[in-house]
Amino acid sequence: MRLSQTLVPTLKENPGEAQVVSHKLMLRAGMIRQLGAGIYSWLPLGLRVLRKVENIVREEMDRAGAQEVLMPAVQPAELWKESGRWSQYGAELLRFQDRGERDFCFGPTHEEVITDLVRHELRSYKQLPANFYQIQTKFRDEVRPRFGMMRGREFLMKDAYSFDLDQESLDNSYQIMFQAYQAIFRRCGLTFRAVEADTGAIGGSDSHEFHVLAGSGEDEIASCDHCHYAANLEKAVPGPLEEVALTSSGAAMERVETPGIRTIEEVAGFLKVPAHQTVKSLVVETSEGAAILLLRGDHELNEIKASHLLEGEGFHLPDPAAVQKLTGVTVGSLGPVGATLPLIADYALENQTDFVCGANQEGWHLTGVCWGRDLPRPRFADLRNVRAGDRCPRCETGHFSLDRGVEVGHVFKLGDKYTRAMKMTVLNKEGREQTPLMGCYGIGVSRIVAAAIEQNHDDNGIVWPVSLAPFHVEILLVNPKETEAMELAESLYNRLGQANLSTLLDDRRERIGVKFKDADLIGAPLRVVIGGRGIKEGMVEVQSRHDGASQKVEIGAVAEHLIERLQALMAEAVV
RNA sequence: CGGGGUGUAGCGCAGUCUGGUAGCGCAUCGGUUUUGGGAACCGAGGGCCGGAGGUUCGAAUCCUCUCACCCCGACCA
Repeated sequence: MRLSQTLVPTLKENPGEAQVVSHKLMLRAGMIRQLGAGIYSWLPLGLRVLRKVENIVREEMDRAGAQEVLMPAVQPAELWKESGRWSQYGAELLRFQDRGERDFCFGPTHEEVITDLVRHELRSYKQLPANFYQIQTKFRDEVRPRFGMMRGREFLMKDAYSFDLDQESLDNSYQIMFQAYQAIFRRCGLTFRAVEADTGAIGGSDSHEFHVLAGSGEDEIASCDHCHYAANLEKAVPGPLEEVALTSSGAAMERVETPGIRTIEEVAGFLKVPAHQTVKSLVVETSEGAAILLLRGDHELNEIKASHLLEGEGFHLPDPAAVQKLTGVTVGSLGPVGATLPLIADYALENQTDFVCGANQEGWHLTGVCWGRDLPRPRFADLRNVRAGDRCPRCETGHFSLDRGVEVGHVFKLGDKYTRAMKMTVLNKEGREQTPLMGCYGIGVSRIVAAAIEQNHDDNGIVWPVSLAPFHVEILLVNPKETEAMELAESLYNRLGQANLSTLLDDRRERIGVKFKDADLIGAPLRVVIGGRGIKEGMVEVQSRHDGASQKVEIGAVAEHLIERLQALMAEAVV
């Protein structure tokens, strides 16, 4: 491709609206342009990368035995009413009507459509297992789109749906997808981690998320430094505490005056006890009522875990005024002793003794509190977020480290949620109708482009992994007016094309400095500089975007040299 | 949805407090000289100052309403 004939509007300055590296660089390299909040156009350069990702995904899905289809983006409301999600799915579902005032939505996901398709077309167990996928534009009316392609409203997604006769077969389909996903992200040159995830409202037994590690990621993931256990913070379970259980001093519970003391830090500081010897009491509420959750002072509540424990919908932490109304005490002095609401305590408090907590009276706390003596032992449960350094629950040897990640893939076992709701059955060996089990598997194709940049850039621009690079090689013509150099560039360009290397020829009438800067932004792995001094010596210069190293190569040998270098880079990437 | 911020040339911004016919840098177009890391000089074009209404002799500037975008939070198959 010739840069002089291609729209690659690079920017010198960072656009004001961009916060994260990938967004800035995608705009600056002329890959995308924003149309509205969370809505973008892909320009030629960006589209080439998007297609690269798409093709890797397609190849691996095909290899894994999935069949590609393409379903409608616009879906009738009837299907969503049938599954029950028309009312469940909130404002994130973009709804509209056609001229006949019939309700439709722009598909944020396609469980209903695929289930509808398959219930008409699959009749026999002999047709299972089956797995269908598509690469489709989705729309989710996110409450807050942000970070460019990382969290857009319109985005490109690969979604796949498997259908199996029984659990064992579903487990197998899931496993196949899990492995295909690993192959996909590996081929994209990404550093990623597969983590156990919360299944969310959709339910089901198993779920894994695939995260690309990056500081700008929106999710926090905990991974064991010893075994393979890794989980989204939402779900990560702490192993047994390593701190020695406190042995009771035998001292009696005591009421102490703590004027104006509210937070755990203030309590610990005022009473000169470590934060882990305090207990914090948090009031939570659902449609079924309120409860008090107890956590060690230095631990943090995991709201997702807590919401799973409580009956009812609409889990939330009431504001301080509401808490006072529910308990009669101000937030800072709340405590479990004599509390009227049901108590649930975190496992970390099971062996706790002599702790400090609120006295349920403004300005007073209790010290030396012990379970069984000063108040009945409450129900214990896992309520907290794990922390870096906590012991792993699986191997009980390793410890957690926490990383931020960008979720680029998610695999679920759905079970019969949709097949049952939408009455999909096939005849089994006995000739009876049986409801198949579903799995669903998503990959954020456009998000991968952003995630790859988050992981592969430097101060000057993008440093593409070979497999995703829009071009393998960029040829920089120092001066297009030099006919000898121009001819040389042309013949090299053609030669590389024949060898199936994609090449960008910067034949613009720009100064070489401009070309260097743009080449850095665009980030092709290899770069050839033709013209100026070298050409008189019969040499051109080959540079690596990755480490900036450059070397002179004889003109006659450049093509072979580049081809070899590229092959080496690709081989390296496969490892 | 709550809180905060910003809308002025293609991009990045100043001007708004204190009302008086709109400016800087980059980019664009023409010319000259340059030519290995975002060139220099000369000249030119480009704005209903997000939109509507109001106050005023006069509004980018003050008031009211509205729209869009960005950030924090809540939310998130």
